[in-house]
Formats: sequence, structure tokens, C-alpha cells
Amino acid sequence: MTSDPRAGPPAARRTAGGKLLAVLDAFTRERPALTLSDIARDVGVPLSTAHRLVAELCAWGGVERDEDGRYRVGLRVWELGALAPRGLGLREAALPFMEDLYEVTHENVQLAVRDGTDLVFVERIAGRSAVGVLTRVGGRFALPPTGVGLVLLAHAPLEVQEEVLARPLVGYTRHTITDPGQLRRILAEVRRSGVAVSDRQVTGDAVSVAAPVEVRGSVVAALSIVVRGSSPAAVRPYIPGVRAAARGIGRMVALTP
Amino acid sequence: MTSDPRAGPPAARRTAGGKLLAVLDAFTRERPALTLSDIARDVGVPLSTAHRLVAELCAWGGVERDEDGRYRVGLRVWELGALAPRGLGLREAALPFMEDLYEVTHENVQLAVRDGTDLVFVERIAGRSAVGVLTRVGGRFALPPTGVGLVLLAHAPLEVQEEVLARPLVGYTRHTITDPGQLRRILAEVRRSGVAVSDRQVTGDAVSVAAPVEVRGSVVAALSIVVRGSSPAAVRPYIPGVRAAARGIGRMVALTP
DNA sequence: ATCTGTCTTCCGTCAGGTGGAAGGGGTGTT
DNA sequence: AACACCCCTTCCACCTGACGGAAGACAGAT
Repeated sequence: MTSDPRAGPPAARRTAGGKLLAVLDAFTRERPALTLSDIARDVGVPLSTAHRLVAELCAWGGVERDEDGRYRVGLRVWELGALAPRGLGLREAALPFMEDLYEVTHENVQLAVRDGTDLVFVERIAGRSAVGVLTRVGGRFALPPTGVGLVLLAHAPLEVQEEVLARPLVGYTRHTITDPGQLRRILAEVRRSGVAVSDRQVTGDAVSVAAPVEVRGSVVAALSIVVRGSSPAAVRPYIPGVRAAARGIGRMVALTP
Repeated sequence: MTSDPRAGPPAARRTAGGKLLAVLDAFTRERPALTLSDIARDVGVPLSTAHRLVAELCAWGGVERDEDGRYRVGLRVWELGALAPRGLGLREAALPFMEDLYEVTHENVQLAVRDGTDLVFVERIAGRSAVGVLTRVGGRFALPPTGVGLVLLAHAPLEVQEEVLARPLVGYTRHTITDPGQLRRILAEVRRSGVAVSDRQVTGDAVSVAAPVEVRGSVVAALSIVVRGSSPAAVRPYIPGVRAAARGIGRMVALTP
């Protein structure tokens, strides 16, 4: 969906442990179930090596075999993931605030964190009546075109900002900002105002507004609401609510280290 | 909290990959943030080896360093865990049904799967007014004393049942069943009736009723509702709702492979 | 200033990772 | 029936890359 810092020639890592991790990397949202041969090809190792690696992961619980003999990510990984402070930990602190926001608006409410030059969605509450969004929990996306992404990018280390600005900006709709200079000005405005608005930059019928979740002065996540609309005015009524909820989440996270 | 098949002497695994996985195992619900020295001690390797292992995991995203220099489970693990069919996949299918059940009852609604001789909680909806439960999403627990556990155990392979029955049954309250013969009779009754009731077996003031989530004839999870009470009658009104929701989840899971 | 804990880097040795080859089982084709 | 194909599993001799002791940097406490 977007750039991946781990991308590169298969089996670029020649260490034993690296290959084990590369096996896990072979599983994606698009291909969540793989045969041993699939894995061997993806990782770039002979079948016998792949077999040994997978057997080791299987014994540990990192992968499981389904009834068809294909491998899938195992429960052990999910269980460990529940310990990730930026994953389930953040989600547990945020969910009550997100539910409050959803109760009031019945629109999409999203929480995301930054990982490198991508964002990762940590939680999403989507009503049936709300406008369709193409994101899923655990999914990655580019930073610049989304509300949450603009907030996360605006408060990212300078090197990250420069890296994103140096690369060509992908256009999703005719409203997507693809000029680095304009993006620079918007990021400055996001820092000044404390909120980011993304007007139809991902899909032609959705506008979002996002606010930073701050813990002890640093931005750890971003909260947004996505509504159907065709101008920044569509989200104006929601700005105070999103800001307040984002502040609440930050305060809650600070309490649970 | 309960037995762990992976338990054993530290660094029982002498392979390179095994140690890498052992590093991840060092993180638990009780100790989610570790120093390098902690990890080296837990895994049973010299500091220099631990340093190399952790550096590899860190580069991959499996662990992250917080501002104090301690290590925590990284976002990448959580992201991968989102691909686990028995983790987030199951949770996404189940959440709407769980929310419906919660709307109607405003009691604790829990979803769990079996892993070996333990159960793992996949999702929980807990209202502020509901009776307190000591479980968390991603947490493990013993099978016999809980409603979900009884369902999962009743439909587990015979070898698993025998293994659990052969071990001494831990008593949490004076209502906890600790006699293997009685547990055997209860499991037969659970299979016959399609529901399991746990009467104050974990805490002295809570009763739960659970039903199996079946996909193509095999039980993949269990759904339960936990209410304050002092006899099986406390949950009787909820039995039809729990059964219906569990069936709905099974049907939904079958649609999304 | 010293001590005690932390982490980081280096490099010679040798354990254990590697992958080719051989074999087994299932399913679809001639 | 025999064949072709794809999938997986096991074995073992070579040799690569994992190992860990040692030395040192760094920070905070006494």
C-alpha cells in the first residue's frame, strides 16, 4: 500500500534469526495463509531451510497450520502483540474516548500511530451509516494524505519529515496534495493550530479532521473523525470533540505506563 | 497465571532462532518493559549475546526502546498479530455480535480460544456497572474454572482433556470444582446441553454462562457472559442470547476464511 | 573520587545452520 | 495404471556466521 523500510531483495538478511523474522514478514494482509513453498520462495531459501525455520516457529506458536496444511500467523504472536504499548495498550486507553465520540457523531473514528514514514491504524470504530473508509486495524498507509498522517508527520522528527518530502507524493484523488512546498506550509499550520484537516485526499467523498494525542509533551498517536463531505466545512463542528477526546486519551496513557 | 508448555529451564533452546524467540517470551503482562540485563538473565545468555539478539529484533521492529532505555514489545509484533486468524480476525467477526449482547445486558461479554491446556481471551466488553473480572484481552487462564474454558475443554481433543484431568485442579474459591470425576460429568453435560455454567468458581460473586462458537462442525472459540450472582439461576435469562450470538459469530467466521 | 550498575564493541573459536539430495504422499492427467 | 506435478519431510557433511569472554564507555549513586 505504501513504502516499506523492510522491503528489499529477498533474504537480504543472511543471519539465522533474520531469516526466522523474514518468514513472519512473508505473511501480509493480502496473503495471510501460505504454503511452505510460498514461504521458501518469499524468504529466498531452499525448501529444507524453510521447513526447519517454520518448524521452529510452529513449535513456538508463531505460526499455525490450518486444516488445508497452509501456515497462518499463530496466536502466540497476537498474544505478544497485546503487550505492545503502542498497540493494544494504547487501544485500551483510547477506546472509551473513541466510543464517546462515536456515540455523539456516529461517524468513523480512527486512531493511528506513526512507524517510520508510514502510519499504522491501531483502532477504528465504523458505523454502518458512516462513509466508507478503506483502512483496517493493523493496516499501514502513507502519512501525507490522511488527517491522522498529517498530525503525525507534523510532529515527527525533522529527518522523517524531510524523507517524506523528498519522495514523490502519491496522488489518490485530484485533491491530494502532491506539491512538497504546499505540504510544508500545511504541516506548519497543523503545528500552529493543533488540528489537521484532510479534504478528499484519499477518497473523493470523505473529509477528516485529526488531533494529536500528547503524552508528556510528545505526540504518540493521532485521533481523527472521517465524514462524508466536499469541503473542510464538513468537519468544522467536530473539531472541538476530536481535540477534547485526543487530550483525554493522552492523559489516560500518561497514567498507565 | 497458569501452566505454560513453553516453561522450562532458561535457554533450553540452543538454536539461534530459538533464542531470538526466547527474548520475546521474556516479555509478559507483569513485566512488559525490560532492560537488556533483564533479558539476558531471563533468556540465560551472556550480555553480549543478548545485545546482538535484541539489536536484531529492534531493527526488525519486534522490540522498541522507550525513553528510559528499556525495551518493550514493538509495533511490528502487534501488526503481525493482527493477521492471526484466531486473534484479530476472530475478534473482527465477533465484535458486532458481542456489542449487540452488551447493549441488551450491560454485563461482561467475553470471547476466548483454547491454546494447549490454557485459554486466551480474545476480546472483552466490560461495562463500568458490570461485575469485576480479573481478565484482560491477550491474557491466559486455566480452562476448568471458567465458563468459556469448560466449553473449550468439553470440545477439545481427548488427549487435552486427559492432560487437564490428570493434573491437580487449582481451587480459586470454595465453589471451584477440584474433583476430576465431577469435572468429567460436567464436561459430558456441557457437550449434551451446548452451554456451560460456571458458578462462582473464579470469584465468589460472579456466575458465567458460555456457548461454543462452531465453524464447520468444530469448536474454534467460546463466548460467555459474566454476571454478579450466587447461583446458576443468575445466568438463566442470558442463555438464549449467548447461544444465539455464538452461533452468529460462527456463521460469520465461516464466511471470512 | 569511587563504586555499581547500565550498555556497547571487538574478535578468535567452533557449534550449529545450511542446502543438496533422496524419498513419500496426495491429486489431477493421459 | 502409469505418469506428471506439487507439496512436504528427513538426512548429513561442509563451513559459515553465531558465540561469549574481555575491555571499555557511560550514568547515577555514595
